[in-house]
Amino acid sequence: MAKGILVVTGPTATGKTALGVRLAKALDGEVISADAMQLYRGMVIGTAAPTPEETEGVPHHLVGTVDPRESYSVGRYVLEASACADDILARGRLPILVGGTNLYIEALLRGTGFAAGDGDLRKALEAEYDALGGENMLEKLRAADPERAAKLHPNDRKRIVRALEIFRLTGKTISAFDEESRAAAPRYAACTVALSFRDRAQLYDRINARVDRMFAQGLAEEVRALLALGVTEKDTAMQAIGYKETAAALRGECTLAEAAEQIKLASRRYAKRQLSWLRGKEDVHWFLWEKETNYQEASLFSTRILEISGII
RNA sequence: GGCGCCAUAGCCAAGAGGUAAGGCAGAGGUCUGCAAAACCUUUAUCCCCGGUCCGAUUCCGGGUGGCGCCU
Repeated sequence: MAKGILVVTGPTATGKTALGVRLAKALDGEVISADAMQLYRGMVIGTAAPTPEETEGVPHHLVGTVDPRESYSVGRYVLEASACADDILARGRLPILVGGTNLYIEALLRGTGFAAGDGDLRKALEAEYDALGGENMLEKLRAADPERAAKLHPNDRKRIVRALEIFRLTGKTISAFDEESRAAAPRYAACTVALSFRDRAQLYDRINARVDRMFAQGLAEEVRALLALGVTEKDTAMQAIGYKETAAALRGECTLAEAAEQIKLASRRYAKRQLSWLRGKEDVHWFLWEKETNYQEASLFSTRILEISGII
């Protein structure tokens, strides 16, 4: 009986999905997706979401469960994913968290509670930021939460606004919330395996090839269908790499070939950011693909460290 | 063969007689309710040779390479 969670993360296009399925079968587990975009319904080609064939019968949670016109949040993810994890654990199986959205993974594992947001207040603060400028807003934040203000750059509109929003809404600073949740014991015991390639060029080749495959599989049609549904540029779902660029091409702003190049570029940069998030975290166990390695080895490696961690 | 123009980082590109903007790509990083997002940091001694000058990458001459035009 499992006493914790196995996490499979790493940059895009490193085989997380396939390894997740393999591990679930080997370890009597179920997969919980940790992907901020696979969550949306109707976005399977561009997010490389697991298809029914790919899941090979392994239950996958939180894939395609959200309307793409809706906007999601980390807070909601923590709620939904922890409900899934608790249920899987209660049934005596192993929850396997698979995905590259590391913010979601960390928040879930830590059990971070998020102060509820307020759309109107946020809009007002954003307007204020645009009118007054970053320096002035940061100054305002400094008055309320000097600690947080010291860490933010004046151009970081998103975070300055959120910090101010939390303070006005709750009367408590984001630093205080931060401290509380960091002090608390993690919600789940977890063992993290991160997949990547020993050679960066190899990772980039995989990404580029995958983008070409997505177009061959009908990415343009998928995007067209979303637009027909009424999904707009403003929706979070349309911020997904592959979708925003394709939508621009469909609008005639560029050719599909140019969109494909943009998507490759954006994906490579995304992978780089994922790498930099993970790099340096001590509790991450890296499995680096090389020419000779295969899924069986990755699977054995993961199982091994899972045993060592005492989770199974 | 003649004339003209150009030669600056991986690419595009600005520029001054005193030691070279910017953009893109690349690399590194931050991350507590949009995170496949947002934000930050970072990269040259200016084609070669000679000359003028206190000092040239910037001026002059030659070479080489590219582009255009002419016979």
